[in-house]
Amino acid sequence: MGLAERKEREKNELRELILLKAKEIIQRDGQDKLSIRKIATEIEYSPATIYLYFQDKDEILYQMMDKGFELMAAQMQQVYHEPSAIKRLFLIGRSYLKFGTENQDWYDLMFNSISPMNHIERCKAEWGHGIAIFEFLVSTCREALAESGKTEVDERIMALQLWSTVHGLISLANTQRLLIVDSNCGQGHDCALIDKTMENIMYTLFNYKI
Amino acid sequence: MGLAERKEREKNELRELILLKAKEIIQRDGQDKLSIRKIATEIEYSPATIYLYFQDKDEILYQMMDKGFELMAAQMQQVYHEPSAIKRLFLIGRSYLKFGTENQDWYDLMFNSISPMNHIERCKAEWGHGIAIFEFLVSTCREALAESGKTEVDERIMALQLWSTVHGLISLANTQRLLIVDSNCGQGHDCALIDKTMENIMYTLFNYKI
DNA sequence: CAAAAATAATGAACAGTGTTTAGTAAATCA
DNA sequence: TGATTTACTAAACACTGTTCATTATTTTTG
Repeated sequence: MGLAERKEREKNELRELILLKAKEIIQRDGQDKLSIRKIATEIEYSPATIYLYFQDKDEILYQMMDKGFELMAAQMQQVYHEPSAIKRLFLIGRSYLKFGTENQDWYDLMFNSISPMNHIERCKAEWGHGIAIFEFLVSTCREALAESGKTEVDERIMALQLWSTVHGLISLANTQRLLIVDSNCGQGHDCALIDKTMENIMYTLFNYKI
Repeated sequence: MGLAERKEREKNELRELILLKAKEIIQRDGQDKLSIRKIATEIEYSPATIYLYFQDKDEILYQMMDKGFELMAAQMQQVYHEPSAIKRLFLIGRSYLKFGTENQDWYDLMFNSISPMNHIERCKAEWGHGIAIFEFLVSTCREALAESGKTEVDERIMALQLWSTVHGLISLANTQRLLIVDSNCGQGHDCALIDKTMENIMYTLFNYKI
């Protein structure tokens, strides 16, 4: 019978509608303005209804984190083709920085907030997309270290060092802390200081000049 | 007349009492549990009274940020004596990491939250302690670069790169993101992964082996 | 000393937040 | 049609930051 299926479909549709509206609110008003009640009002349901589709706000934030990874993946696909691993690392870094500073709300959800992580821990789920990206970074590092002849460095540690540096840069930039280094490094227009630092990373770690 | 002075002193005392209680709550319950109403209840005043001494919560958080810098300064003083600039950089980094992971609430206030920064912007004040620490890092970098013969690297960019890396490490560790690299890297007991990465930073940037 | 002015503190409200529960309306099943 | 399941919601709970009219206290002045 197709009835149960239709019911199932309708249930999924409302679930999707909630997530879609959540995404819209984040993009329009920012992550901190996202509230259960706001979603409810805008989709013209009561706040309590949302709790029939999600166990709490953390679960919605977790789903939003996933949407963020989708957005990032779409923006980063173009850099994977570069044949040189060192150049590829540079392009990945630059692309990551661009995404992180231009999509602060999504970046926060993906790499700073604890709320979505609460849901992961509660459901014994994994941080799937995050793990995949890191493992990709590790294998690119292995290649890049081979390219530059640095065989004594652990690629996992190297990958973490690189990740930390670009993540740290994004974090400091997004929280206005870079203003003390360079007062021109505000939001909006891209910051020369960040580009310079990215170049310096590649030079100090792989002797690679842009 | 000593009367106005006594009044002034009493006013400062209540102001200090509020800040002291705020500090106590952060240390006891964490930064996110700090609320105006909680402070008010615990010092046995009404919430409205607090607004006679601070314009809003952001100002209190700004003052708490300052307390955090005091705590950090006390913990870091011992490393300044090291004669070798490169070793000093290593000790600073390790000490910074230790403070950041062991005092997550204070670290968040100092280097992650935007709320205290709102107060700075509103009052056209400066992020005094932060600037001082960064400038100290810059001059130590200048020395360290001279020590290792790397004259072609800009010390300000180098300082920012170092800061970003350790800040990024702390940030990723404190938000559970390091668990994907090493599942043993939870809170509490210190994490070998972080130590290894700190060693790798010193090796890749200054050829310094611990 | 008593009245007036200044200071200090507050109760109550406003506008929000996440979340739970008891109860209602509608759709499906027997 | 009546019973049962499903879908939904109103209202409440316990919070949050913040404002403002009002009260109580203290100080100054006539």
